[in-house]
Amino acid sequence: MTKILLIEDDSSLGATLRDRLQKEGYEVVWTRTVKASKEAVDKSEFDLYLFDVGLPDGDGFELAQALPKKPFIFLTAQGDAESRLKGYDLGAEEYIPKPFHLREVLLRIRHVLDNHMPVPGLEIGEIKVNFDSFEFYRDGAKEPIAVKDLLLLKLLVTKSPNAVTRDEALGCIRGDDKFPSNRTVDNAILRLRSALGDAGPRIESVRGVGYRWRKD
Amino acid sequence: MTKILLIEDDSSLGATLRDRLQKEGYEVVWTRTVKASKEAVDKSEFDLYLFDVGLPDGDGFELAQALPKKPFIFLTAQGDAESRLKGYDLGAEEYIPKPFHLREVLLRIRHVLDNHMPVPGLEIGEIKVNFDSFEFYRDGAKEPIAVKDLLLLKLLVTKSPNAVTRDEALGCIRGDDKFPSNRTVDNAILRLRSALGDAGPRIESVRGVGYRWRKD
DNA sequence: TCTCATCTGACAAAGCTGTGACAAACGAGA
DNA sequence: TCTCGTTTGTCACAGCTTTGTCAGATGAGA
Repeated sequence: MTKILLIEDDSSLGATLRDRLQKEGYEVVWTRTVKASKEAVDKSEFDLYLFDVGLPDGDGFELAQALPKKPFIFLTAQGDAESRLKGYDLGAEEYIPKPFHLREVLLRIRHVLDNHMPVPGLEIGEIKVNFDSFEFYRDGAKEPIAVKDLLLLKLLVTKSPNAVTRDEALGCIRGDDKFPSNRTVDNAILRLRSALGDAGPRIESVRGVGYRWRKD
Repeated sequence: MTKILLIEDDSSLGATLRDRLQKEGYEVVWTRTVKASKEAVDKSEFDLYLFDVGLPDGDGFELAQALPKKPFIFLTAQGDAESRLKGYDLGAEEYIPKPFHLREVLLRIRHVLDNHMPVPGLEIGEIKVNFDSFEFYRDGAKEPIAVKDLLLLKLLVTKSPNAVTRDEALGCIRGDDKFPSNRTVDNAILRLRSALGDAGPRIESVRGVGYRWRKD
């Protein structure tokens, strides 16, 4: 489930946002201080941060840099051009000045998530892949797989529907410094296809270019 | 080149934006009215619209719905929550309230383009081509095609309405170092025409010169 | 030394491209 | 309009390049 860290010190606004977000199906953790937010990110990983800039024990701009890199949205009373620019400079995806409609926030969140959702893992028929834990399951049974092969699979899936060139694939598997033979990539693809079983043909070769993951 | 349609009736602001955008390497067409904007999109295709909401002969919200669907950014003095929401509802990618820094606009433009450009494909009537995934669709059905043939199609379309000489075509398909027979180009054209089906005749031969893509 | 992952080379299979032959279309001159 | 030389359309197929597959070599750690 998509997990949002909501950082807002105003009780009324915070509660409203939290409730609404939960109603939309997001998992929400609500913190009110810089300190609490840092603790929260230690405990679990989030997909998106929703920030108030002005916090009792520090400001959101600094906090944004301290947290693990995830897309974040600023939510703030300081709607002037300088603040917005500062927010975007820090990498904010959106900067929503108060007052705002809840609906606007939801739209923006969906927009950001659409563009930034990390690859949460694959689930194709009897195959399950977790790119974070590097585990590969078929019919519920864990199968051994090389980490590098998994990285290649991840690259293919994230780039999909675009093709991944052989060079990219090679760079993903090896460091960019080595130049092993062409068979190296083929072998990785071969192992992946075989590991994927029925879903193997989803890795399509693009002659003269590389490979492409076909979604269904 | 990335093409931006700038719609802004304020002369001073419009000129500033246009100059700055051009300096950044974008191709800019600047219009001041709803009418002129509609004419502009008839003449050529844009990658992004940059809108003032308040225009002398209509409002940007309506115009946004009338233009061919492309990502667009609203640029407006009406920075209140209702207007923003309306803008986003219409599908605006960004809503930048005045006053703003030029740099902020540039950042947002780049942001939007980064997220929306990854399909630098062609869409010509019933034909769809994606040059990142190297896929070719006719009437929604995927058809196999050689990458080199795709490159030639791209060349033809981008050069249109100008003709592409046989030599250019050859250089596009092969490396410039080889000099195969004339039939090579013919074959590529043949395959393309056949792949294009009904749209095949859009590749016109220009006797003694080469070929030309005819837009409709 | 053993183990494991990775790389390499050999060969097979698949797919693309160039070639030549011939037909059709075109354009210039007669 | 007709003729003829040239250019382009079309086709089949041979040859070549790329990719699939595999087995054995290599090399770094345990």
